Amino acid sequence: MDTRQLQLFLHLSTSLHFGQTGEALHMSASAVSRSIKRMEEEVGQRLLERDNRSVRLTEVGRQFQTYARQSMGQWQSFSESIKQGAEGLEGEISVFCSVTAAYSILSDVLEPFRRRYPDIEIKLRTGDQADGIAHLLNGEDDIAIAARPDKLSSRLQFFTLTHSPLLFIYPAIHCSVEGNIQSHLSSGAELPWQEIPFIVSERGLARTRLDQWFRSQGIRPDIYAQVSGHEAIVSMVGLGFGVGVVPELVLVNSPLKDKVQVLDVQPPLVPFAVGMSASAQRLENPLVKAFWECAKSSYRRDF
Amino acid sequence: MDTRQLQLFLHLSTSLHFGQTGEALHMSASAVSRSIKRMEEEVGQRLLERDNRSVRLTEVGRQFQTYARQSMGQWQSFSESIKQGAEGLEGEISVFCSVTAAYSILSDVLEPFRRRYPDIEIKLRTGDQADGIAHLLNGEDDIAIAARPDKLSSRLQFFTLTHSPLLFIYPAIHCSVEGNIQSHLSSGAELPWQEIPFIVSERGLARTRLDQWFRSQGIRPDIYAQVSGHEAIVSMVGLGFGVGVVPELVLVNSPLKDKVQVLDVQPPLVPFAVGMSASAQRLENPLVKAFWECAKSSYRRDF
DNA sequence: TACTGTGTTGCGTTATTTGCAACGCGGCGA
DNA sequence: TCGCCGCGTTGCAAATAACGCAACACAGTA
Repeated sequence: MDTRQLQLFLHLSTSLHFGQTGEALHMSASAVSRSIKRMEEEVGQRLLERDNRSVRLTEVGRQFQTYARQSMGQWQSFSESIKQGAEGLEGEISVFCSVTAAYSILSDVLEPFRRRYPDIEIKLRTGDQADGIAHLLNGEDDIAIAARPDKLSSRLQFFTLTHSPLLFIYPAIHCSVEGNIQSHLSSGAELPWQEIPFIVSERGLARTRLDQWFRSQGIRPDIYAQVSGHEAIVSMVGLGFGVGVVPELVLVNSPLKDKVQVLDVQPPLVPFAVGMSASAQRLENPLVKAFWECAKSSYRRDF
Repeated sequence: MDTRQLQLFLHLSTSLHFGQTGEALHMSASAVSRSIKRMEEEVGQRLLERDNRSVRLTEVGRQFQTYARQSMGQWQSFSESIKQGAEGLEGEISVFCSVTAAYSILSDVLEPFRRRYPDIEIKLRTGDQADGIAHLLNGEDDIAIAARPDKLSSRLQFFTLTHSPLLFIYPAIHCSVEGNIQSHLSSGAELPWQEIPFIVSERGLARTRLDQWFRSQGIRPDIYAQVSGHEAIVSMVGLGFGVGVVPELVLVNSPLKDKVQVLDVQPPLVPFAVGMSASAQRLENPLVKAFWECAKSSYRRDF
């Protein structure tokens, strides 16, 4: 019976929805299901009465909820109490990430971190995801949220937080690009890759992967524009300028996601492993280390 | 931070000895070491100051000890509280095991079980370990602590609790058997197996294994006596009657362990997998199921 | 009747945990 | 002073446990 499981139960006991709880805790509904099952085995009684249409707490479940709240409360107050002990860490650390990461990933990490180390200031710098690793090596930032490079510098540590497939996207609005693609799709014909204008990353892993893909498919692409930052790609594609490639993470967090659609392309590009990275040297700094560990424990990676 | 880890920490914070704590919780010292390390990572501070000669709590460790006691207390009182809820299980289950198992294994299982289900009576029946499986199939007992047979009846469930090597033992006192063996050992000569009187199990897995071993080595043993119950073998060997084979578990729990010594024999016999077994049918009984689950969670198997 | 939404389950994969053995280090007796 | 012993830690291989995916079962809905 560990804190993570209690947290999961507490969330589920409120949401009463396996899928939602799973999403909130970055795991699949099946994992939630099994987790509850394990807890029920350990308790020896059913905590939630459930069928396909509804989930509700049993009486024991309600008691368990009380226990779980107490237990989590004690854990938190213990965490609080040792905070100001010995080393009441304070200072500043610098975190670099893309705008998308700041919205989707970092927010989950930051909340527990702030609760735990309220005196550590975080300097959050956003920019093109492709620059994250370089910033670490330059020493400009302490920690970066970035995609794991194919070969990682030995001076860097990396911890995967999630995976995100690289998706081809094309405009959803009516325009020449969209018309061209749709007509080929509906007739089942091969897409005329050479005629399609591409919006691609200026540099970075997405660009490398895409170039490799073009080569392996024997395609010489018509590069319409090179931009920095995946978010910009979604914008341009949404406006009908061409076809682009972005990580799914960027797409689902984009306000423009309804303006574009995903193109099913075979073979798919190899997915991004998105995580945090820091130089081994900087990790010796207790502040950086604290952030690192906190993120590790609060953000459960998926697979 | 789960209950098992807290329990481990609480034990260690009292014993201040990794090896002892490991033994008490059925794990190796290295596992204890890593477990503490993980907790320290999660807490973010050192809990125990330790070097090769001493282990002592840090200040944070003391606070953590308080937290751990509280937390475990809450868990226990929650367990108490739901006990009398819904199904205050009561009734009787019948457990069969050898005397050795009753001392060494069952005692660890029984204590938490009694705390949790005080109204379930346990009828404990001891006898030759070799009979355990048969008792289950006869329906004489609900659960048996026994060695896992080479082929397990499909009607039975088995859960391994620990492993125990099968050891050759010979008398430690001066006697003809001991003299014979020592003289060969000191001269480095092969042992004269045919001349050595053997005390063997009347039946059961130990007997089967030993017979196979004799065959594979091309030895026709001089069987001095066939006895039932491994404990009796230790007695007879200790008195100087001959050489016997017993699981290590029996040896270390025997009050006569100083009267015998282990003979290094190659190749060794394949170890016993000691665990609990029950018929699938009986496991549907909530009482039996409760015992089964309780034992599973309270007794951490080693490897 | 087909379809959608929801929790569960079989299966293969991945991550985590463990034991063993080797190591480093400090005390103790010869 | 040297070798030995006890104790905690670490590298490595192996086993366990947890996970995601996809398929499924079931009930409400269009």
